[in-house]
Amino acid sequence: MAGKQPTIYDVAIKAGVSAATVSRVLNEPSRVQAEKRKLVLDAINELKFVPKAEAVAHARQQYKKIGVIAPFFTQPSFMQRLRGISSVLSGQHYELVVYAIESTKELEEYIDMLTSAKRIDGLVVLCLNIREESLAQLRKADLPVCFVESDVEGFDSVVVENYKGGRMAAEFLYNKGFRTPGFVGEASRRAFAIPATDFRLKGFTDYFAEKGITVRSENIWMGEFTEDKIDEGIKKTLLREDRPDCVFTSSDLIAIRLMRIARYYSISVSKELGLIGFDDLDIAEYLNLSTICQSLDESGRLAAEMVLNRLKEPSRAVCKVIAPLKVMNRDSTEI
Amino acid sequence: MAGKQPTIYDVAIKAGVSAATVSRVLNEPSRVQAEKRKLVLDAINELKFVPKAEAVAHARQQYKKIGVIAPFFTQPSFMQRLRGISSVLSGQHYELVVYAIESTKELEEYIDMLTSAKRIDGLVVLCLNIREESLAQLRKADLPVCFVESDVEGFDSVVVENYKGGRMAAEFLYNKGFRTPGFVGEASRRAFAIPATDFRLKGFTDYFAEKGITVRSENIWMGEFTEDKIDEGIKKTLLREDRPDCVFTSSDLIAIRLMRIARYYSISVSKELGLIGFDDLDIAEYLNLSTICQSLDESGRLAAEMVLNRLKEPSRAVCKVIAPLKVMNRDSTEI
DNA sequence: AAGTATCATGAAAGCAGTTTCAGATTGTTT
DNA sequence: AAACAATCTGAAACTGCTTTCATGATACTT
Repeated sequence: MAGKQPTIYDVAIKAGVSAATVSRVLNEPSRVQAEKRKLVLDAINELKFVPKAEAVAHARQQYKKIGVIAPFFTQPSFMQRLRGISSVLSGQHYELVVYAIESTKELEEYIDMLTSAKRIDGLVVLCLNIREESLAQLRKADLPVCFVESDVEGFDSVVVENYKGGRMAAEFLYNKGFRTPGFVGEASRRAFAIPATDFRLKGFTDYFAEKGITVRSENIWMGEFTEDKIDEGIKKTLLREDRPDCVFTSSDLIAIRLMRIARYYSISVSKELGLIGFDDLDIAEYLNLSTICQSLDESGRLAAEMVLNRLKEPSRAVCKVIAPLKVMNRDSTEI
Repeated sequence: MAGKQPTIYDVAIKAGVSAATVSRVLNEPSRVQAEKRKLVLDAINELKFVPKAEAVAHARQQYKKIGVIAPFFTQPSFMQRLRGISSVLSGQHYELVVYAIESTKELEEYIDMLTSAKRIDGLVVLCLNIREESLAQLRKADLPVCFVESDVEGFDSVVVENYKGGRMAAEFLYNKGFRTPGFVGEASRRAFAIPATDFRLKGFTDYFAEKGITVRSENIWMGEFTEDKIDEGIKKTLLREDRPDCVFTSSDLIAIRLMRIARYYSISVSKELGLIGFDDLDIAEYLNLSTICQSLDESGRLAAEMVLNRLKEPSRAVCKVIAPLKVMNRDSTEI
């Protein structure tokens, strides 16, 4: 007996009742007579018995775990969303399991595993583009899933209106008086990631087009998201006689790099060059960077809540929540 | 049969063998005759059978899960460590379960849960101060644990030499010619978190003391980590006639806030004020902030590896790894 | 050819709980 | 007092896979 952890049977024997009764005391105390209940409780205390979570999960077929599957998180924006998710789950005593994926192959392996080898109660998919084949697996699996950033037919989702975000940035710059817009963004380098950048750019150019302004192609740069490439793109955009008078970047991270390069070349952001980013990372505020806030924490929170809700009520209507977008007006766009 | 997922028994029946044989085909194929093996494999394919992970875990008493317990991650530095941990685990097909804790009570509840209700194979503890009582539970639980930032007797750990880091910052500033040092740091607001700041400050003042320089108390500010309080501290330090000629901050995040405030008051960081942070967050490079790099990714990776190693070889000697510290020399300290 | 070692395999016993079902007890109604 | 309902409780089945053990069938010695 020494060393071994006590089981529900040990408790049952000690209390002189059946295992079923012990289980009831643990889960539905009211269904057990007060005297027996006390007997059981005493035995539990004496043996220091604690039910093994895995066994409970196995028997109940319920795991109290929510998975989050996301591109390998180099980007702070994922982390900020994760934080939102975590805050909801820990309140509800759910575990948060993180699957960081780095390739399409990995993505599909994970989906395969998660749908067949039942491990989790629900899933949040962050910013991933999933092929129809894998989607079919998810549909069949009757696993509550919530997509963030992608809007997939038949699934709950938290939608980020990237197109609209692009328009908002354009409108904001236009109203501030800027008339020669530029854009720097990361090309969605991976097939499995959502091409948010493209949508943002489209919204941006469309708005200006409506105002009769063409975003000239030499003022648009999209490239791989590596430090070198991005810096190159930024320089190509800034270091010209006829450079734009304002720039919209597809993420705050790029905007920050731009700020740094601009400073190096003594181009004053705000005085000589308007700058607006996208995300509203924590640091954007520190840096006084205007940006489109996409409520990262909030969107994570929403996604987690939607998964939990569907768990409680599986047949509820599919539900799309639109993450609020907001222009954060800071110094980087003050002329 | 429709809808229901196939079990190992369905496969066994279809292949005309016992469940044990199916299990062997899955785990030790060589122990099953080629013909039967083929039969089983065919049945598996036809039924699209995949073993349920939870059931396997239950039977094997092995979960392929590593837990990470950390203070609620508002700080990017936790995220960066998490990334390191994740990269190791996903390579080894371990799941990463995140427990974000927000109070001492929660911390102790989690430890209670993790040690009694077996759920994970190993645990990484990030930057947490655990009371002796809970430590005793961990010791008894024969659960591989690795501490990061705290160095606990009898456990593996990745040690961050906060004192030395403080000295390094001091030495670096001294060698650059700064002679009136200041310090801004966050007071370790929570009992359950490691008072890293205090150690860094101690190292910092000690070094200068050895050089005959006293870090004057009005140039040292430590306070709660809220935007307001930190900003107040920064302003108290900077906006004086006799302000320091350089500042060491206990984290990059504070350094970034300081940069912003300095800019607002037209104090040129680097020309008029040397600045060095601590952490080397991704953004430190973007911002050209000198800092003490504590290899966040790397320390996460190390911790994960240590847990995995101990899992393989439980009786190996307790092992302390010192996370490398490195001065990152960037513009913020160039005069 | 007898004796022994090796191998493949299935039955059954784990893992540690929950849940169903039916019987026993108690309480309430007529 | 009989009939019926409600409440407790335990036995047994269930979750789905692994692993031990015993057995029968080969292969290898001597």
